[in-house]
Amino acid sequence: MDTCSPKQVNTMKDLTTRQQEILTFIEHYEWRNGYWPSIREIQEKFNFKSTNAVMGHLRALERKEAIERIPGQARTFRINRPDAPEMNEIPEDATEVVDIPVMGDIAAGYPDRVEPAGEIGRLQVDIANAGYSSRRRSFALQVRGDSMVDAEIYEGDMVVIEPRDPYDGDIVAALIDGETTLKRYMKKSNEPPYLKAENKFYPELYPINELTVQGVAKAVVRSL
Amino acid sequence: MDTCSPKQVNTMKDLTTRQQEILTFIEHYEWRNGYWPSIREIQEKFNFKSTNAVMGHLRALERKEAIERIPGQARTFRINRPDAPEMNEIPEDATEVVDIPVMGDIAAGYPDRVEPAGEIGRLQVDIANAGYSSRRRSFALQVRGDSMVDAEIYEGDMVVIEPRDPYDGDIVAALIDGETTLKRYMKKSNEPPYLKAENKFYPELYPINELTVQGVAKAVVRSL
DNA sequence: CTTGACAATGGACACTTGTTCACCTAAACA
DNA sequence: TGTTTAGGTGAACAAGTGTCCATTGTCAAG
Repeated sequence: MDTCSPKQVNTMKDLTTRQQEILTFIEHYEWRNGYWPSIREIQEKFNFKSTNAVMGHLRALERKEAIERIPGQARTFRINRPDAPEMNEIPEDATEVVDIPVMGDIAAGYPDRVEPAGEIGRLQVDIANAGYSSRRRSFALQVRGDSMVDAEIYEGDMVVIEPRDPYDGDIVAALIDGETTLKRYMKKSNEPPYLKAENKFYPELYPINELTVQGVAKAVVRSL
Repeated sequence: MDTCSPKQVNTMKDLTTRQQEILTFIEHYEWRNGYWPSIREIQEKFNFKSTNAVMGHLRALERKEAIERIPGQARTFRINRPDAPEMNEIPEDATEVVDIPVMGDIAAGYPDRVEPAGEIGRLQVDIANAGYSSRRRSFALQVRGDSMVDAEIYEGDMVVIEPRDPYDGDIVAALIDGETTLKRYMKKSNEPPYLKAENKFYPELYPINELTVQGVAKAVVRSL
């Protein structure tokens, strides 16, 4: 049929819209459920009357090297991302990992009964290695502004927030004037608390009229 | 039997060593393969002569709330990590999350055929939000030294490393003198590559005798 | 000694699931 | 006009897989 080319060039050939839909569904299904869908679940999702409709698409996706499968085995997909090399070996003992939602520009409230729209992703951080300890309800915020550069927190960083009462010196996400900001929380005994920016060009200490601390920053995640 | 306590306290009751073994195998299997094992694969791993040996352990793990399962469905496990808050809502356009081992002070090689002892934890990073793209085989390193402070990477930070060839300007984990260091990779056309520390007090550019780049830094994670 | 939790064997059953064969439609193409 | 490709239907089969039953043995607690 086709002459034997020395090596496959296109790692991911163009997909049709239908194939892309299927692929996306598979990925999201795995994301939501933690395991892969079965052929018939895909069929049901797309209202196919025959499992073979799915089979055809899966074969196409395989041919185009978008996915890999183990023949005959249930729910065993592998998504071929452009730079995903095949796995080799095994980690041994794992520590615990927490799973937290990544919020966008939230201005009010915890991600308690937050609308799904508020969440723009998820972040999972190793507890031991990120010094992360809270059990629940934590979330992450993307940093805007440069008011914390002296604490080595920069614009675009993601900060893991643990909802709890702050202690003196904690970096907190606080609600001021309807907006969430990241500042250091200062509270000396017998004095009212205030917030402090970690930037020498923001020398002013914020006096507080109405201070709502949303939580304490526990870790920073930055893309490179 | 037992009086109705108002609410379950222990989210994860103590596991027997055998149960822990099974649980660990399931987790590692998923990490290696991207999907969950079947009952019979677990059976085979532990040389059980009967699938029911596995069933007993799975029931125990479920009773102790270490795992969840969808009855009757193949390869659908859910691991209940202690601090994982119960998933409330499903993110819609969820981005993908990668699960990577956290290596300690590795001095040689990828986590390719690495000894299990090399791993000191796990780190899971959202791809889109951490700019992380490779699905597996990546790992994380804890930063020692201050040679990258001008790139805002500090001692104790964890750096996510993606094994691949570097481009000019990438921050890389490189193997020099049997030790892994974090430096910026510089490669002008028609010139040999060299490494550069991002610290003005380390002004020297490292000339390279034998340079092995282990991978490219994709993200930074720091505890607070 | 008895009880109960833990661990494992052996065999059987039924649903899930991947797979295949035959056949159809519509659009693109030469 | 015939051919190819993407997309889909319908039915059936076999293997993969979860589940259940009856039984055995060990060991610590009561």
